[in-house]
Amino acid sequence: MKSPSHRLGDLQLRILQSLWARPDASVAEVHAELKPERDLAHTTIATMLRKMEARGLVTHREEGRSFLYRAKVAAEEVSRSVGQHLVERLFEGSLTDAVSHLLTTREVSRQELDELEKLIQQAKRRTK
Amino acid sequence: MKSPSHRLGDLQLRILQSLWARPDASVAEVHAELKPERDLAHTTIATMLRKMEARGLVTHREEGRSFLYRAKVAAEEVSRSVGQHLVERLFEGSLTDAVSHLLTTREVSRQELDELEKLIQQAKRRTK
DNA sequence: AAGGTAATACTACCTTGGTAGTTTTAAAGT
DNA sequence: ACTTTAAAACTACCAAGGTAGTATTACCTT
Repeated sequence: MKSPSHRLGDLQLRILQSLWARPDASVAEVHAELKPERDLAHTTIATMLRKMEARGLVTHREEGRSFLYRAKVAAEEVSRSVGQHLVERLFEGSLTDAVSHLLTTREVSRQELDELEKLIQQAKRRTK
Repeated sequence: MKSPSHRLGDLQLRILQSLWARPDASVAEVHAELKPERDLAHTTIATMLRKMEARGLVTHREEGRSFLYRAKVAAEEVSRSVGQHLVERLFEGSLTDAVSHLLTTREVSRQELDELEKLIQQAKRRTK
C-alpha cells in the first residue's frame, strides 16, 4: 500500500494545500482560509477532513477542545501522481506533448521562458 | 455557454480519444478498441455515450441500424482546459512550477530535452 | 449552576462517473 | 412469415466527492 491512489477532488486538494502551508491546522483555520474563494459551512470542512482522514490523506491530534489536522501525504507525492496521471491520460505518456501544449495554450512571460530554459539546461547536465 | 466544463472522467476521455481518431464510430467500434485495456460490457460504452451526448460532448447520427457517434469537442479544447485546470489547481497557476515538476519527476530522454528546448526557442521568438 | 458558545459526531442528500442487466425494436436471413 | 440477432432504450446500482443540517459534547463566562 504505497500509493494511496491520489485521486482527489478539488476541495480535497485545496484543503491539503492549506495544510501544507502550516504544521497543523484546525478546522476553523482551514475554513477561514478557504472562506474567500468558497463560502462553505464549516461543518463541510470538518466532514471533508474526517473523510480524508478515513482515506489516509490526513491525521489529527487533539489539542484541547479542537482537532489539529496535519497532511499525511506530501505535496510532492500528490503533484507527482496527479501530474503523471494527466500526462498519461491526456498525452498518452508523451511529456513533450504535454509541455508543448502547456506552452502554446497559455500566455508565457519572457521570464518564465528563461526559467524553463534554465531547467532544461540543468536536466541536460544531469543526463549527460 | 462557451466551455462546456470539460471535467471528464477517465472512461469518457478514452472514448473521446477513440472518437478523435476517426470521423465516426459506432458503439461496437469504440468497444472493440477499448477491449484490450478495459474489458467492459458493450452496453457500458453505449450508456456512457448516451450520457456524454446529454452533456454535449458528442453527437450521433443514424446509419442504418446503428448510431455513429462523433466527438463534438476538439482534442485541443479538452486538453487545454484539462491542462489549464491542472496547472491552476495544483501549482496555483505557475506554469514554470508545473513544467519543472514534470521535468524532475520523470525520466526524460536527451531527445525530449532537445525538443523542449526548441519549443522554448520558438516561444521566445514569438514573444520577442 | 446556568446558559452561551464552539467544536466534533452523526446522518442525510445530491451529483457524477462508471458499470451492466433487462427490455424493446427492428433488420436480416431462410 | 418466423426466427435469430444485434442494436438502442430504459432502469438500476454503486462509489466518491461535495455539501450541510442536526445532535451531542464540553468548555467558558458570569
